[in-house]
This record gives sequence, structure tokens and C-alpha cells, in this order.
Amino acid sequence: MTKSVSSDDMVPTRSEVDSVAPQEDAAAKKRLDLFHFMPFRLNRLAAEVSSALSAEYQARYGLDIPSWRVLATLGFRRDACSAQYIADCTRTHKSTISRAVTALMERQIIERVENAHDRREFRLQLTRKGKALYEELIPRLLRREQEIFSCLSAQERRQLGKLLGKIEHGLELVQTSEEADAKEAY
Amino acid sequence: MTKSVSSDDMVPTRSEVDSVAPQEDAAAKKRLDLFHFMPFRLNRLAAEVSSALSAEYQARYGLDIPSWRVLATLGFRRDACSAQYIADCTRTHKSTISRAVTALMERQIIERVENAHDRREFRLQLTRKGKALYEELIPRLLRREQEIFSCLSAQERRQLGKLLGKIEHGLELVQTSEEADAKEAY
DNA sequence: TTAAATTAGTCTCACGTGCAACGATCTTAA
DNA sequence: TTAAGATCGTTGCACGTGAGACTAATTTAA
Repeated sequence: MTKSVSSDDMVPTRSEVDSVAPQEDAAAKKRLDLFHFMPFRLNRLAAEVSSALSAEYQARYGLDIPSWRVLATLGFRRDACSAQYIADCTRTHKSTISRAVTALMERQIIERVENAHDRREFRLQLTRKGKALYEELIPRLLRREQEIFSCLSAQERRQLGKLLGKIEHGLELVQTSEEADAKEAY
Repeated sequence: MTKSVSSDDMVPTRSEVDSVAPQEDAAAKKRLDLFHFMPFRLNRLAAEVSSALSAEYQARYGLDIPSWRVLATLGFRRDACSAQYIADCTRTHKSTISRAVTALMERQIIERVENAHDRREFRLQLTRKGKALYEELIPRLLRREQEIFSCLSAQERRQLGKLLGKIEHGLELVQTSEEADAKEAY
């Protein structure tokens, strides 16, 4: 890999800088290298990372991404929460979450109890089986994440996290625990 | 925004570091905050950025992502290329590209000519109409990209590009122009 | 108290996309 | 020369998912 992607050990070339700072050169607007175009790179990278990880929970545990998100949300939180809450904070459509919830309940990985205070919603939580699955899955996924990002130093990983965080804020993509919990409160 | 996502103006907390460097603390493996999990963050971010951009080419020009990738590839290259080439370097399935090519041809945005050297494939190129569309679209997209990443300084954007480049390399996600052109040669 | 508006969750529908089979063409090796 | 294998692009099929209608329950405002 030499030309079409910025090399780490090189001073960025003109075109590489332009790809994210195009206003500096009017001529650069005329053409666009997909390989330098952030939205494309993010899409491709996300797809690749997802598929690299899905091997862990898809093939081995029969979980798709929505199911994994439900599992992850319930596993991380101590207390039960609603499907809507999961949809909100994972930014997944409620119908997608609904289907995942149904599938996970059939497999007895999660269970739901009626909410006495609001009978429209159900409180979801992991079963004992679900907790065991969660405990078994998490180390695998973290190890896989570790492998994928092993090309970065610890400092670079922190840097990346910080940069992504800024963009997430910029896009108002983040839901604070406080906001989420506020919606949960009753 | 305070707790669940790393704040830019704060020294990263322990858990934030652990999210990408989990081996440092065995206890951290027991739970996983989705908000700190890179694959999830990348997915969410890519989806959001895509949808923010799609307004530019979807609503206004009736282009979906595959069509846009075909357009971008042909617009960036000077010479014509095959559908397979586009599929390879955009990492998009050939059937998806095929459908996009069909749609773009019907709209007379691209055209294809037989390749005398290999009659299985067609050489694709932009029509005059396609070039005009490309020239009109690119500035819009670059401006939109600019807006999305305006929360980052120029240096931070370079940093991000560099970090993504490293991961792309690590995942062998990049296709060099040389490699691509080698497959093209005849 | 009552009616309108809102919300949680489910379900149907339409659509995009990956998979895999296919025909046509080219390449390789016997 | 011929047969087997590879490759390009297309198509049918199945599946996952977002949009939006819908029911039931709750909240708000009159």
C-alpha cells in the first residue's frame, strides 16, 4: 500500500490533506478520491470490522447484530430496561429491537416482566442462561477487538477514541446515561 | 455529555482506556460498555454519516450508495474500467454493482463499450451528462463532509485519517492503485 | 371527566443486498 | 485441438431491516 491511502510514516501529501480539507484548493473539488473520502472509509471500515467480529457471535452463538446489541445493553446495565430504551441508546429501529427481543426470549436468553407502573412496556433482563452467555461472549469479543486494533499503539487507540467521541458529539450521536435514565425514570 | 463517552477535555478515565485495552484489567472483561466498544461506535458513526450525506445524492439526485460508488469511481479515474474493478476497489458485491450499473445506464449517466480484448467484460465510463452530474455533486459532498468533520481541527482530521489508514492496512482493506491497475492491464 | 395527543411494542409491507447458480467467454493444460 | 477451470456480468432467491400503520395504555389539556 503506497499511493492511495495515507502512509503512516510519511508526511501527508497535499491530496491527502485535501480530502478532508477541500476548501483549501478549488481544484481539489473537481475530483474526489473515494479512498480519501471519510464517509466511504468509515462505511467500509465499519462493515469490515463488523464482519470480522460477527464470526464470534454469529457462527458460534447464533446471534445477529441486533440481538447482540440487546444482549450487550442488558448485560452492561444492572437493572432491567425497556425495549425502547435499548432502541434509543443503540440507535437501532424499535422494530428491529422488537424482533431481536422475540428471538432472544424464545431462546430463553432474556425474559421480560410487566411493568406495574406502565403496562404498555415490559422490563427486559437477562436470564441466568443469558448472563452465562454474556460472560462467555464478552472476553471473546474484547479479544477480537483487541486483535483488530492491535495495529495501533495504546496511545493511538486513545487518540482514536477521543476523535470518534468528538465526531459523535458533533453529530449529537451520544446519549448520556443521564438522559437515558431520565427517560427510564418513573 | 458527561459520563458514557470520553470527554475531550478530560483525561481519559480508567474504563475509557480499558474499552480498547481490556487485557490490562481482568475485571473489565466481565462487562462491556457498548458506548466504548469500537465496532459498535464505528457502525453507528458510519450509519449516521452515511445518512447525513445521503440527503445530498439520494433526495436530490436519486442516487443510492452503490450508484454513488460507481459514479465516484468512474469520475475519479480518467479512463474507463470494468464493473469488476469497481466492485473490487469499493469492496461492494458485484451483483450490487451490476444493478447500480444498469440503473445508471438507463439514466444515461454512464455508458459501456465492449472490450475487444475480452468480450466478457464491458468498459464503463461517464457520459457527458454523467460528468456534469459528477462535477455538480462533488462540491456538495465535500462541503457536507467538511461540515460533519468541522468539529475536528485540521490536525485532528489528519490524525484521524492516519489512524484509519493504519487500521485499513491492518485489515488488508486497502487496494493500491497499482494492484488495481495490474488487474486491469491487458 | 372526557377527548386528543403521545408512547410502547408488534406486525405488514417494500426494498436493498448478499448468495449462489447460470451462460458466455477466456485461459490453461493435456 | 479439446476439455477443464477460471472469470465477467446477470438474475432469481432468501433474508434482514426501516418505514409506517396499528393496538393498547398512558398522559395532557380542555
